[in-house]
Amino acid sequence: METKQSDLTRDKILHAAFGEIHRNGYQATSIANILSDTGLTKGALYHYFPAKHALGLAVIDEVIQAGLEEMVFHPLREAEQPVTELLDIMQRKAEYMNEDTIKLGCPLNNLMQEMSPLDEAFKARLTLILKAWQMAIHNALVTGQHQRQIRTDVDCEAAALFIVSAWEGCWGVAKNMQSVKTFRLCITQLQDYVLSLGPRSRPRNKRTQ
Amino acid sequence: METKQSDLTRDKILHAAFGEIHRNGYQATSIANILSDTGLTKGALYHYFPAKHALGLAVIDEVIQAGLEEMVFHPLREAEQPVTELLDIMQRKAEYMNEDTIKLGCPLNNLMQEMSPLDEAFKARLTLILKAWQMAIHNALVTGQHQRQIRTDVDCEAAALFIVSAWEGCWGVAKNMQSVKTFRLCITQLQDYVLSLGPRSRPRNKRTQ
DNA sequence: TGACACATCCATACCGGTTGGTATGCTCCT
DNA sequence: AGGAGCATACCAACCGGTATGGATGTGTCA
Repeated sequence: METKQSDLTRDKILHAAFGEIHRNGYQATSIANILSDTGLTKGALYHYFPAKHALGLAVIDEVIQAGLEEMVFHPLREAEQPVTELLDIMQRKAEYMNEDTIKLGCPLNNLMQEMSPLDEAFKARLTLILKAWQMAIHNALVTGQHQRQIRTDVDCEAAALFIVSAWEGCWGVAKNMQSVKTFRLCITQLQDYVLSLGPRSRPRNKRTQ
Repeated sequence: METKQSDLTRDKILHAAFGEIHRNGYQATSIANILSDTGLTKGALYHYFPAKHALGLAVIDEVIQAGLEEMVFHPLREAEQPVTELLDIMQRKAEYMNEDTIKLGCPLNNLMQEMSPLDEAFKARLTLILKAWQMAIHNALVTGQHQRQIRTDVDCEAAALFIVSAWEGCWGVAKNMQSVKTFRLCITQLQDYVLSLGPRSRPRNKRTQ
């Protein structure tokens, strides 16, 4: 099988690094903490990763991006009614959010805010994820237009950008307030915004065209 | 006058600290850099601030909060048509934003994302500012309701929360993209959202009543 | 099947540089 | 004379990174 011992060790380091970065940010994450979390030593870490920087990039690629792919990109791509799926994704996130997850915030957003101005390699990878996200929503909205869930005069590209931005903003503000209730209230407003892109801004009547 | 030499030195340290924190974040800001920026030495810094932590809190109180007070809270409070003023504030920010300011992001948001989960004193102060901001917009929207610029069925508290969140989100995403154009596009969407709270969702006709 | 060579995996010890913070003392101004 | 304002020197703790070596597996050939 592929789950050799060596891959297991690498994964342990990778996920411990993700946890530490999620809690403290990349710069404030110390190699020593990652190692004490895993019970490993420097020999192991520097066997799999040439430097802290490479470890950070691997966390982005193999943990953050992979997670988003599974929880957002893939469902959005496969859904028959992607706009409904988009609202559902928000709903699911709002429901399953708890005190701990809200406190640490969105891993992608955390890294963006910290590292984008400081490191080009980080910024490039994070921007790629962000654009993939925007594109996923963009496609969902365009499909929604064909399905008459979204008005044809809506600028889907701009709307997708705004949805991603507001999503991250909601999470960021709720993180600071450390309040799940705030997050849910904020996401509800975002869902209302998406609904306002529908054929009638009042969700009551079904169609105009 | 009040501008004694000692106050000048303190201010120099304070603003240098703000700049370094804005660029690198609080944790990654080194005392040594602040000092080399100002040409001062540790004796000066630790004469005015007992520790790095206290310096960070002073930056929040005396630079960040004061700046927001001047650029947002005060104009919103004094405006005769606060909803129009809110749109104008967004417009002004969008217009005056440049490559450098976009790259570093919103100082308030930066500190929130980094420090809220880590330090209670930071979090408390930042939350206070955030709530003041939300309240300022809340009041603006309620006044807007009286002036028939905002529909009476709008939940002004939730809308204010969402506006603040989306505002920070726009700045955050644009910061990552390092694109002024992205910021402006995003802010335009936010302005549209505010307009959608008006009596007619289509912004074309000026007034309904 | 057994023996040897060699790469993989990881622990230990160590290093120079940087960190925030302190103790001390000089220089002014009051 | 004495305190405010600030410079200098110094410190222990911690940082990311490296060099070394031992254990374990793995492929090769007799």
